[in-house]
Amino acid sequence: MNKRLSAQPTASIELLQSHSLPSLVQRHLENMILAGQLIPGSKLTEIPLAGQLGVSRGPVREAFRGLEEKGLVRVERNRGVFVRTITSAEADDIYEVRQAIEELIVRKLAAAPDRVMEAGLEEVLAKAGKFAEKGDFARCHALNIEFHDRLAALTGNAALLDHYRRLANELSLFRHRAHAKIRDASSLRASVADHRALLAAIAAGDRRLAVRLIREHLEASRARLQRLLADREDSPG
Amino acid sequence: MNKRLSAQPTASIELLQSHSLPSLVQRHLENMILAGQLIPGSKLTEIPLAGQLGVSRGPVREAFRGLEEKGLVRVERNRGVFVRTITSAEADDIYEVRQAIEELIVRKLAAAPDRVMEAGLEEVLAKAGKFAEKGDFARCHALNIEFHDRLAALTGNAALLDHYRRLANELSLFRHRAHAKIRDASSLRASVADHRALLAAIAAGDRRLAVRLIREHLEASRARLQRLLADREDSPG
DNA sequence: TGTTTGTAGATTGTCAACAATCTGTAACGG
DNA sequence: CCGTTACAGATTGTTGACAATCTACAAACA
Repeated sequence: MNKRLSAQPTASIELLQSHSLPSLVQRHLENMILAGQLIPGSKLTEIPLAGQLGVSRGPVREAFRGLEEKGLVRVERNRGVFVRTITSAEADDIYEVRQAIEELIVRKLAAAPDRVMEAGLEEVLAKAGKFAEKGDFARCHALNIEFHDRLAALTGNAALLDHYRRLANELSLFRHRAHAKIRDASSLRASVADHRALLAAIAAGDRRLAVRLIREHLEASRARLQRLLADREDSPG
Repeated sequence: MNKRLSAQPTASIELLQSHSLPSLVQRHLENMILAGQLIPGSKLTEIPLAGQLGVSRGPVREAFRGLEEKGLVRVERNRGVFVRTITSAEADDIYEVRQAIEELIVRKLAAAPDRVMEAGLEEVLAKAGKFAEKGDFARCHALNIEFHDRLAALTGNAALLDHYRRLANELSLFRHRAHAKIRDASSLRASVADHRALLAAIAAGDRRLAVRLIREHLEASRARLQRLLADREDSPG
């Protein structure tokens, strides 16, 4: 009963009434994985995990099942579950699908720019730009991810948002490998600039341009990441 | 210990060594749902289900978690799990995403038609055509679905296949509502014809045409399904 | 010395029992 | 007569215990 899921004991009661224990555990692990606090390939053992979270093994196992279906962990029978590792080839595959999805997102938004303008995305980009100037890698990166997520959400298509998020999560899993040591601030500024141009194109309702921009943005992002990773593997010091 | 997962007791042992009980239960339920034997909206109660399958409630609960993440069931805390019902609006959303995915599939295949030619897809279409003539709705429909699935698999992109299957499954969930009573044989023949034309375009490496064909095919399929469902709701006799 | 076998500990897979919650029904009061 | 409350049965949520499996280390043998 030492470390529980929530810091405030009173709030956790309310949470327990709406969300089941397994879903809380799942969200917790998901956050840990996506934040890079659980590195790909590392093993998740039930008993210590259950102890840490103050629950029994049942909910933990159920959370594992959900995470497996989300592609965040890999379950090996009688051996355990491991944070999923994504190879460069897999990342390329995922990027390819994501490109198709994001093109759809951008096409939809450019067709109805009104909502996008009211969503306060300029603010997100402005903050991201500030953090980039300050060299605050983590916060800027988080805002860049939020920008894409907000775009997906603005389409109003739940299935689209769902699939986008899964792809984005898997890629963030891959990204941790590259970012573990190297944090390229210039690439972040490039991303913010790309986002600005993209948002302008959407706001102008220029579908053609917006699609071209998102395509180039993702391709550049993909290439940058792959190169970064290749460099790391060459000199793993 | 009456009804177990497999008919052959010897084979089930081997299966149990590679696949865990939860994954077997999950696959079983998934098949039941996709086959339409479990109607959307119907409740899945743990105890009878566990009894039927000869397992305890634990594995069943774990299977539920996986199915929920796959979008096949909906879990309501302290109330139970239900086969997911998909509204017309949701189906439209899913179709929109699927269209983007299938366009990517077709684009990739048209860029490398060699593999597609060797996959024996003509055979699938030929069989589907025969069943359509005979009025064997179920078998023809299954082959039409297999055709799309094989196309997705032929891209060699696992992520792409994954996302395609999820979309296809959710739509098949929706389709059951429409097909429950009405089985339009003519639409099946139309689908087979569409598939033939699409395959020819891919084999010829005509990317433009292939993309146009798949787009029209899906749009026609979507409109047909929605109309069918609207008719049913008007005259629910 | 290198390989194999055996064993102890740890970990996962499964189960059955207990606690909490919900649903439907019947009694009660306005 | 209608709405509210109390209760019983059923169902879900959670847990701890037992069985099966794996892993790592050590002893025996070639």
